[in-house]
Amino acid sequence: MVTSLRGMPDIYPEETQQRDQLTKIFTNTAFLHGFHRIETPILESLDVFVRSVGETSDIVSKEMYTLKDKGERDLCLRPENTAGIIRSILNNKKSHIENQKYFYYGPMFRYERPQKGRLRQFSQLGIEYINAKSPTADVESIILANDFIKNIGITDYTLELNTLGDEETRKNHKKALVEYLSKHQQNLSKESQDRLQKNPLRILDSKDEKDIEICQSAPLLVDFLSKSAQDFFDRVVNLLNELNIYFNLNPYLVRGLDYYSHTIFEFKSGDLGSQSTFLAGGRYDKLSQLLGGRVLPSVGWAAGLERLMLISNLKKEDQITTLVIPGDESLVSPSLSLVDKIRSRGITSEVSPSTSFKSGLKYANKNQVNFAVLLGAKEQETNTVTWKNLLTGSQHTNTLEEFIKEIKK
RNA sequence: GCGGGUGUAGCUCAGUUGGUUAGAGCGCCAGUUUGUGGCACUGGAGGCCGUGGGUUCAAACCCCAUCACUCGCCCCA
Repeated sequence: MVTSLRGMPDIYPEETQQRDQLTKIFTNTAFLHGFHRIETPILESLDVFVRSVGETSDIVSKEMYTLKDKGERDLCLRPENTAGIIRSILNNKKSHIENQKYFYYGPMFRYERPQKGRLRQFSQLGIEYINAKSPTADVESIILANDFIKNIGITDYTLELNTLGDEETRKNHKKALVEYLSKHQQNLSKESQDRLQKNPLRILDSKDEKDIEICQSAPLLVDFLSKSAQDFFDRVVNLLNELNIYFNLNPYLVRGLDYYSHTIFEFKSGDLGSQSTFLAGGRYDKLSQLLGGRVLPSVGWAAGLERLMLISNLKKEDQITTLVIPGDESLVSPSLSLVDKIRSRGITSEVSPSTSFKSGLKYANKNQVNFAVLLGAKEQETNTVTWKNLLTGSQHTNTLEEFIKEIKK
């Protein structure tokens, strides 16, 4: 038998309903904050991510779905959306516009071993606040995240916050860090010894016990913050405090994508196993330059839809549904007209697949229809409908208008 | 990429030290007289025991491989 690919599940209505509800709430929340939806291609040039996310990052070095097209161009399925959106802003000559607010949702791809809350094709939803240099933008992004999280019924979570500073900050810190870690090189884990060359900052985020111990007394980036980077972060922290948004300062927090600078944050939940982060983001002032554009200070975040599904608490949306059951073949056509009339009132209506009240009612019951409409010869003659409330079992015969009035109660 | 666990009916799972026609519950289909669902009762359909190889007189059961799912590691949303 032909099967689906690993980590690429088929999604049926039991889940699509909840997914749609989540994206609907996300859309509404983002609209309330003045954000508008952007859509960029799923397939991009490999370069978009190699240059932005970083060649040494795990995402690019081992998790990309790459392919060649018929013109031998190197392409890949997008592992995230931020780089694609900035690429788009540059291509479409929109870099001069300040304070652009976008949101998106859609499929992303990473070639990883699937596990709880992690798939190869997964959905992310996120926002980008582009060409926004004020620290207020960082705070607004976090507020939007917070609102969204609350709106989907997640109550048990923490927000971790850190700053990566500006380039000057990181240059100085990196120097001190490499100096310090080199002294302990032989005690570092194998991975971290590798990282020492490629991306020493990541060692601070290691889960290896020895690494953690060594990092305890490693020079912290916070101590190297330039005046302007410090001021910027102070403004973010103060605003969050003034707004009573609770967060933990975590000086060890780093991100897996190379393009971040200044503010970074992660929302975490304890209910996701090892994949505790369900929403994460930060500021990425230099990303557009990596893609060959002008400076475009921006901030944004992304959340994993599947992870949100595991921890969200959505109320079921109830809506009225009706099923019209023709009593015999000759009543199929009148039934089709009847459902059309009911639908035109904005009420979901189906025609029973069979022309017997018995099997029609069974179908209605199975598909959780609220009201069955029995259209028999009698009703047809008297221009009425017999309708049954399937929850209570009560049954009445009325005109169509009376029926609709009744069920809308 | 690395490690652990699990693959038997649509679903959840039994299946004895290897031994005849592989079971249950739920679900599905049909029936239990009137133009009527849910509940109950009765009956029925449905399995290459994940796939391929091997050991054996004999394999769902033992061995090897492979695939899938799952939980961790790494990493990430």
